[in-house]
Amino acid sequence: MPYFIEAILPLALPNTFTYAVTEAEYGFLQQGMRVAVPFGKNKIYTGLVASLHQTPPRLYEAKEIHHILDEKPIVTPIQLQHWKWVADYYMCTIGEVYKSALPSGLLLESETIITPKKDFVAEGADLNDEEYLVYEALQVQSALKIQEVSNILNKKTVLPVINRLISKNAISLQEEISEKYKPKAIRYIRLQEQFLQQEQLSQLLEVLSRAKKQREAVMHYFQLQASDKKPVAVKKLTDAGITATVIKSLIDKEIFEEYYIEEDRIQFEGSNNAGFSLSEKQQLAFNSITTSFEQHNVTLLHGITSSGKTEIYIKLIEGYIQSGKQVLYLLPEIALTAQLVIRLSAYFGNKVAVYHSKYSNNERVESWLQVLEGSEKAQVIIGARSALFLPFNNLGLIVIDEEHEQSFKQQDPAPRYHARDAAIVLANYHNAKVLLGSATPSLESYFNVQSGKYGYAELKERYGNVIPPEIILIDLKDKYKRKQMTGHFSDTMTDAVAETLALGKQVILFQNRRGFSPYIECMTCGHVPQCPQCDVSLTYYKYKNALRCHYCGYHIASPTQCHKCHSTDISTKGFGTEQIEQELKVLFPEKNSWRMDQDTTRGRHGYEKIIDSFKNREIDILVGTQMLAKGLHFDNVGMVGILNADNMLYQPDFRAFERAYQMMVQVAGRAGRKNDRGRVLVQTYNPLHNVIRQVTENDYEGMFAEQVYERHNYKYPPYYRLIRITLRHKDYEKVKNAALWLYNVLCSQLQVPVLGPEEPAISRIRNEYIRSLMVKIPPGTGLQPTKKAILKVLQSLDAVAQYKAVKITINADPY
DNA sequence: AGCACGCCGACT
DNA sequence: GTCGGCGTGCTC
Repeated sequence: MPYFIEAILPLALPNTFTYAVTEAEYGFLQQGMRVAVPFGKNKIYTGLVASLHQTPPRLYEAKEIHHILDEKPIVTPIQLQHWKWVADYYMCTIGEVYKSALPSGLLLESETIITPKKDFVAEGADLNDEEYLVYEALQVQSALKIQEVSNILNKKTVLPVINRLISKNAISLQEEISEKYKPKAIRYIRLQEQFLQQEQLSQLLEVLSRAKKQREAVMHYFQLQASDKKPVAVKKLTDAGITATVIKSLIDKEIFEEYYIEEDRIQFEGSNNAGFSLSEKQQLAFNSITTSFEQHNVTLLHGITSSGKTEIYIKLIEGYIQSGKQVLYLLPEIALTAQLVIRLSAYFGNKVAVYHSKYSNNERVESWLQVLEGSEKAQVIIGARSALFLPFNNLGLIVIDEEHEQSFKQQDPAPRYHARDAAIVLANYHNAKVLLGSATPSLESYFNVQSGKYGYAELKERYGNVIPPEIILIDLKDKYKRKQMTGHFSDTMTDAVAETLALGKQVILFQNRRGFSPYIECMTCGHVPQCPQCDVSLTYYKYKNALRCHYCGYHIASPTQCHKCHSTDISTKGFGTEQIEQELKVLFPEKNSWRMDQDTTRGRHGYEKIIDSFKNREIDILVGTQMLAKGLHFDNVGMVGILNADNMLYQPDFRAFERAYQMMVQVAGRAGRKNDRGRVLVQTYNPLHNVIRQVTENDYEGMFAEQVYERHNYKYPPYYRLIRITLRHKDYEKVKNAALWLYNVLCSQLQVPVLGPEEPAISRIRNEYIRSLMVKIPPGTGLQPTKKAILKVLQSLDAVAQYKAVKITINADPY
């Protein structure tokens, strides 16, 4: 009787793959274990066992698995079910979900290793120069990777050389798959057993009387052991000034012996319970959440900025972990985890674990395994969207903070999932509750509240008498007419900044565009430098004196004269954070201003450094992009300035107004503190615009009503569901035709509206032309059947020879 | 997706 | 004459 498994491979292929296993393996293997399997000509992948069966494939011979990587499953049945849902809903393969769900430390890929054959002699084998170089390198290193061979020969195509060496019997190839995860081990020492008795010990000290250093080391060891009553780590001795050589010779003399204990890489120290109690309003909100959970699985907490939502989350989480449940806390931005970990571990001690993509491989594997075991140390998980894929087995609650943030939706590699929506599905599988929190809920969530699908709780009062900020509108048209502008600052704005600083408070300025200016223009011929690979103008960076493309990274030195007409009269157009920072240096030369955007927050701690120095008041004025709007708390900010509200309002996106509202309210929320009313200054050409008015009046309901009305009229979410199909190819005509073909077929096959084919605002990126189509699914129309039909149409597109090279991406619920 | 295979233009 | 460009087909 043959035995088989179905394995999921981390690839964008629609099917699972069948592999043959032995009877013993069949008995041992379970769903959710990893297996190393050969795939294609000479590659080994980490497959995941999806099922076991005994039906031989009919059209091909199943390969045998290479070996088994786990002793017990590392992926739970619920996860597999959830992955399946993600793959179906977001229209990608389960392999893609698997690939992004598993930490890369658990997802190994093979590497081809070249080793020399022992009995080969170079003499008389007539190797050419390249072959000899490889042979020689192998005498020194005894194993090479393909990449290394390529470096040695200084060219890309090395396979012919390798093949010739194989045929000459000089080398052989192996596929190596190495476990990347290594538990961190701490080195300890202890006295060999025979010295544990008193007399031997005195003897020992006698023996060492002439080796002063070694004697000292042994004495010190005793001290440590007596005081700590714990195993003695080698590091403790070296810290005390005992050298590694001394320890080594003691080990060599068999006086000490060394041993290792695995240690957790991540440890949060925390005094358990820095007890606090909720304010009256917070308690009310807390109560309405718990009541709401009796009827609804999902509840939205609509709490204005600085109303103390986090305290409510903490109280809620406490209840769940007391009953032994796991809690997942999702944040929109990795950079926010640091602040939150401090707050939560002060309360829950080392029950808090973190998980996000900036964590090292090993750290992520560790958290994964802890969650899988249901370890005490990972009862509360804080993470960005990928933490959703951890192997929970007893999940009780998911908190999604800043629920409206668009970064919860994964944009680029598939699966293009929305963490909020996927979390709600996951919670259902676990019978867990979901709490969404935001000061400016997404229209989707608030809509679900109104229709009774979600529960609702609100917190409409700032914590501890913080008065909501005063919002002042500045009419730019008027200011320019009256010549009251200095650069991009109106006199009102400059005065307010000066006043705030004079009071010893800090200022935040918001400009949603990085760089110095979005483009430069020749004042003689009107030429605007463009990216040669993308259909965008190049952003000017004054500091680096460069022009840069935000889409492909292309950059050139900033021209001194126009490339077209050689005029030297070049002017910058528009403005970004860098320019504002420059202007500040002139306006407030003795104040310390700093800039926070993607360009200054590179690196693992770039962001935290800026935040910390702002908190420590080393920075007086912080200029930043939308990064500033994401749930940061500062307690000395006297005013917030929005330099140009208009560029947010006029984006070609049906969500532009909602976003502009959210962004402005969020940024405004950074102003003010206890007993001190903050000020928010908004510069705009449209002071009468509805969204601006809604921001000043803090009228979420008004914004919601107006936007929802528009969405209804123009057939957009939350009424209609959207699926965007994007086509890319370097041949302009080819994409254009393929998009038209696709449009026609979709229209004839689907009974729903299809928009397009549309040339997006940026119609070419990295030399690929882009077209997009939008399928709109009306309320009440089945999602699954429509998606199935779309996939079928795309398959038939793939069957058209001239179009199959066109790259296609599908984005369900684009955000 | 990756990767091998296969066919065609630009140079050591 | 090879190197490396890309189009094509396949992966249990």
